[in-house]
Amino acid sequence: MAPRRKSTGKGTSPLSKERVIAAALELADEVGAGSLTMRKLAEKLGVEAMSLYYHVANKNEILDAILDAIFNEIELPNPEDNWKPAMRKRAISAREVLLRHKWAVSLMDSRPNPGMATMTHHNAVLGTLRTNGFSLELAAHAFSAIDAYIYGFVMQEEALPFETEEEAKAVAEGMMAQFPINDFPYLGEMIVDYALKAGYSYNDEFEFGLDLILDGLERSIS
Amino acid sequence: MAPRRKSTGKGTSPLSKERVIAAALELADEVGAGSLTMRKLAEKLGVEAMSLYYHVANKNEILDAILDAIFNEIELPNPEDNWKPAMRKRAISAREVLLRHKWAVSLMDSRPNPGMATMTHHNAVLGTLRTNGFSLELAAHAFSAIDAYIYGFVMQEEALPFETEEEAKAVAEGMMAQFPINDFPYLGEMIVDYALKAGYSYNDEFEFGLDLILDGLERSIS
DNA sequence: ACCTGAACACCGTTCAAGT
DNA sequence: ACCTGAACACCGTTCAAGT
Repeated sequence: MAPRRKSTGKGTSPLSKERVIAAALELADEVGAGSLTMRKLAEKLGVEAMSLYYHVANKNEILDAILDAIFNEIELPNPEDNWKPAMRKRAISAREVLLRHKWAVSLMDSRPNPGMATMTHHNAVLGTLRTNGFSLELAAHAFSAIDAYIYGFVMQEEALPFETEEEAKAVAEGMMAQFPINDFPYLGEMIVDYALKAGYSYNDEFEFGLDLILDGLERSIS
Repeated sequence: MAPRRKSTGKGTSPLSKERVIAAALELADEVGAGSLTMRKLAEKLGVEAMSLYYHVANKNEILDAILDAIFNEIELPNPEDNWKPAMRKRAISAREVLLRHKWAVSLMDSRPNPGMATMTHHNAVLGTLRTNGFSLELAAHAFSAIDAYIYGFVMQEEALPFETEEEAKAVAEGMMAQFPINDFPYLGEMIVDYALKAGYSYNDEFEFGLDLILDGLERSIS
């Protein structure tokens, strides 16, 4: 008889689209996008899987929504910022966000439905370039080049199957054991003499390529 | 009594790992990696799904193999080539290959098990850089930057939900209808005044960013 | 040696039914 | 208005069994 009906276990009472999406984002962080299932998501919310369909159309809507939500975490530039440091800061922030949500990159290349946050992000980036004197054409080139680099870099970074130095060593040895090392001398020296050495840093690697692009753009506009 | 036992419908007689992989690659091209299932693959081979497990350990082995196979299609540079045109040619070839096999990029960020073809490719690219005077460190930077750019660019290109100009127009209108256009003025002008205009070319866009990186690298070594 | 039927533990989704 | 049970058409994989 009271409005607060049978509390469904854990969460605050009735479900809503917002709560479904928020839980989906958490679940993706925990288990990855590939293992995000409607049944697991429902369980996390103390509900049966079919209940979700009352609040969202289908799983695709959920995936679109959590991908869009990621863009809210990226530090946006202001149009009046100096473009170069602004682009640099935003690129670094974007990489951090993508590394924090390892499932995001893989969703990106399959979901062509940008949401509010995605469009706000793109608009802010383009705005900063335009108010800094970039032509429409050059702004397109810049946006395309920088973002391709960010997503591609994180993709490669995540595909590497190790995070610590010991893991790296083990993997490299496994790889080298599988094939005669002499067949791949250049790859071998790169792994043994460079990547495995102390001091190798993904951050430095990322910023080197980023600055290559930003410096190139700077030359293009002057 | 004859060695040629009951022909299994279509294919040449007994199955083999090679035939399974080849069929998987064809199937992926037809239906995408997401829809590549053991059952469909078996059907294509005129066999039951369980038979596949006699020849491969599991589906992951198949995915690793077809991804590796892609690298055989990329035009490799020779170590004695001049690095800049060689890197340019190879990057353009890699993009073509990835566009030909649209499922490849999505596999890349989830399969950290390089095969023979992948390692041969990496070795050739690194070799060309090293014999052209790149230090180990700079070769790593160059390889990382160029390949991040290639994969990221293709990823973005594939995520765009249109191939023809009419499709582009329809999608853009749908996007703009969903949200008040005035909220995203810079994004709006980019789509309406630039991307939708005749003459916009992904090829040009790709090569602009690629040359930005290659020119930057050239300056780095001198 | 090579293939398969039956089975298991999963999926996303629909729909009629419950409160 | 909101949730669910039962069901459908799928998955990948195992294992004992067939030839």
